[in-house]
Amino acid sequence: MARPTRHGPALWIAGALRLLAEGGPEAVGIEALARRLGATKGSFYHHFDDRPALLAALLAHWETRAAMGVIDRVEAAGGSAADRLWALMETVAREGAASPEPAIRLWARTDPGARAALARIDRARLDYLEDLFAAMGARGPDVVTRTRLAYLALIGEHALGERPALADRLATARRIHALLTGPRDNPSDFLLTVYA
Amino acid sequence: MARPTRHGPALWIAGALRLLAEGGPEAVGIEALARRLGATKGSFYHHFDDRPALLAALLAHWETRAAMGVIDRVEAAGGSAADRLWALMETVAREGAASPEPAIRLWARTDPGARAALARIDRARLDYLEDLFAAMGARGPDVVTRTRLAYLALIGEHALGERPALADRLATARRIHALLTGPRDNPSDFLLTVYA
DNA sequence: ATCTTTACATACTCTATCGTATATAACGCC
DNA sequence: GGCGTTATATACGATAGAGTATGTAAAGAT
Repeated sequence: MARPTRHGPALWIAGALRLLAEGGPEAVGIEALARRLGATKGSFYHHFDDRPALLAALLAHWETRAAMGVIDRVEAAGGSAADRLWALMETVAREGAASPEPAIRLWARTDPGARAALARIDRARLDYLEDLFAAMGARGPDVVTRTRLAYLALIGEHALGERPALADRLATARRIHALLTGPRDNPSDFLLTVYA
Repeated sequence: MARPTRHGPALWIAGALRLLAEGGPEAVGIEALARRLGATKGSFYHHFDDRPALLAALLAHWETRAAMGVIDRVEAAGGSAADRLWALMETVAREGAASPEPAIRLWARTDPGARAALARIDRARLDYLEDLFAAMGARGPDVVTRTRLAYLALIGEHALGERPALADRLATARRIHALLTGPRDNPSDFLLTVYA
């Protein structure tokens, strides 16, 4: 194993992700990051061209591993569509308030690269959720409705700072899951095959 | 009316709110703000002690007017509990992606003052939503469940950047409203008096 | 009308941080 | 065990932005 004093780009990106999650892209400073990692600027500029290069690598890393990886893991775990939705909700509920996603959403308001990456992620996740609800038997506009509600709730979970204890969060999330997968107020046009 | 070249603190706060919404607290710079307002630093330092003073005023303004004002306006408009919930959802859906709230949520991760203000706002809005759902006939843990789901969706709406056209957003929001106020999967313990 | 107060502008200092230049240390290999 | 390559450290400009000092302009009072 490599000695801990030798940093690869991965360590810089991991540290930058934490800074990003806490204070947005402005908080990702080379010197602040070096201080936190116990390294120096010189090391950084050996691995990256400049600060924009770090931010670009950060974004690419988040898009492929952090964001898409969640769907991949849920998909690999298998189970019914309702199970998969629950796995998604549970992952987010457990994640705590350390997600960099709110910072990236804010970043996307001004940075075109971040906006593009985020749009791809949103599209992929919404598509995935639509498939799940369609597999559960939802039809027509109801698919979009439930997909959007579920996704808004997942995003909101990331954004919400103060949160109750994990056990309470999970219990509430479980009931939210039931509500999202349950019948609608006009049950005649939506018969759900939950837990099929 | 005062001449347009004379700025009061209110104008500085309004401009700062826009910068905050776009780029977080780090983006609220005195010089950037002065440039945008067509004023100079000298004017700023006449109205505020320093940058922290501006940020504090900004936070106080958001807490009282922007955040609580929404509930007050909805409450003043009246109507049934379901009507009021819809008024809330419609307000947020119309607001576009210019809300400073995501930036404040991110800010709250590091700044104690922002965290305290946000906690008060969250508490007040959750309490208000609980009252609404209770008035609609929800009972027991279902009140908390629906409240949390509704609030997560409202927060998510703020955070989500790319959004469909207003008409589509409103149509989907209307169906989400129906879903939130509709019966649950076990209707026996929750008979809803929607649109009462 | 002048005088006081309020409001705005300009010029400067100081500090932080990016980026660079350059020096030193560890590692891989033959 | 020397030697190139890779990785880390330090010292230095350059720039941007916070805060200050000080000057000027507009209102209102008497």
